[in-house]
Amino acid sequence: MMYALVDAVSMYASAEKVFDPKIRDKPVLVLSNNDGCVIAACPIAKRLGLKNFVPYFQIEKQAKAVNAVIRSSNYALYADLSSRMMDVCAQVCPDLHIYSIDECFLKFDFNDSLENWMRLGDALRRKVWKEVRLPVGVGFGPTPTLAKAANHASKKVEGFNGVAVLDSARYRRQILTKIAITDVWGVGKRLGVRFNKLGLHSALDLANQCPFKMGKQFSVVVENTVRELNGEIRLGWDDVRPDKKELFSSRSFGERIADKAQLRHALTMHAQIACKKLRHQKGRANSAVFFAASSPHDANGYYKETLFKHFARPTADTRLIIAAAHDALHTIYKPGVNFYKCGVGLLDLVDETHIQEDLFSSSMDNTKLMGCLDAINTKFGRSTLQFAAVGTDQKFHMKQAYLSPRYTTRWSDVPRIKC
DNA sequence: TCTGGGGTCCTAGGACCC
DNA sequence: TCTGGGGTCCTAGGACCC
Repeated sequence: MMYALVDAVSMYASAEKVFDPKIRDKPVLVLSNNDGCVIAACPIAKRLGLKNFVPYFQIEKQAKAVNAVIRSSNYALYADLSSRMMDVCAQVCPDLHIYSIDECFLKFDFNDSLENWMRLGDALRRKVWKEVRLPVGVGFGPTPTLAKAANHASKKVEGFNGVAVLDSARYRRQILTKIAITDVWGVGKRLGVRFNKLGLHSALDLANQCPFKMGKQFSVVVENTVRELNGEIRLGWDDVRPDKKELFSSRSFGERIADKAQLRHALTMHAQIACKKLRHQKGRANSAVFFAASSPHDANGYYKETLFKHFARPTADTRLIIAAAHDALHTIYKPGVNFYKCGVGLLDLVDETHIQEDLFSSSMDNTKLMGCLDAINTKFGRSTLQFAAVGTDQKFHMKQAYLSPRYTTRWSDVPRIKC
């Protein structure tokens, strides 16, 4: 049994380079929605000291000083390249779990030598580069957490060139010493500080702890991490990417909103998006939360209001969620507040096949209608059919000052070759 | 001049009930 | 005079990930 984790190197920044070879040897930064924070920095940019996850305006000068190329998020492009990358991985190993837009786990039901795993990883890297032009790293390990660690090592530990294998216990210990504890999957900044205080600094230090004690002192999550680092599988194949227990759609506005109707439009939009995600995982929600807030950075005080709503029966009907959102609006809207962000969360989700239907269900929750809505939007584009309540005069468009073309998903943006 | 992402899960602690 | 359990639900906030 062997797991592999394949992930794209600085996915968004690399994606920007695919159809724009002129910028391949330049530092590239990709900004979050509304051009707020840096969310991807290519390796060249990182070497120049440009950091991820900082507000762009704070490093704008620094970026300009090194002639960095700046791009707004182009999710249409990233999503399309991602699916091509996943297709290539699936050709190599059909037992695949997509973990995020730039990562997937592969599971192999056999054992092989270290050399053969290395060869396979190398072949996979070449294949993805050849067919999609995305650079990927590949890590192999007997548990998902070890595969993650191997993937990290493949890019960061001296002596590896994009592929690493953590199989035998002895070899595993050698590499885990070279991985910082905060680079272990599931260990962030805060836990890192607490571990450091206990004298734990490397991934190996963590692996050497008693799992039971760590579980008591920290959490089950930490306990599972320790066990996985020792080769004990705690994240079952179905748990690597289980169905979500909650689903959110939220976004900050390009410009502040004070108008009640605009807030209603935005909440309606998020209700639509969240419901679509919910139906995609074949789930139903028992409750929902609606919220709107001003910015914590605004001078005149932080305002946030949330409203929870329980449904009589679990639902995935956009109409019911929108109606609930409109009810909630009266509670969360406050005149005079400059709203910065709002959103909808669907909570307490259950699988649609595990629902006890009641006598009135057919009239209450029209699954067929929603299925039809999704089918049309999948076939003809995602905004083909919308609820009228999203409005026709939306004023909350995202800021996207540095957007690249949607090379692969829009006819007018298809790259042209000049002869 | 102004600008600060989006999503998910876990846990501690409060409120309430018997 | 002092003492006082156990369970459930809800929520805010912590923590992590990409």
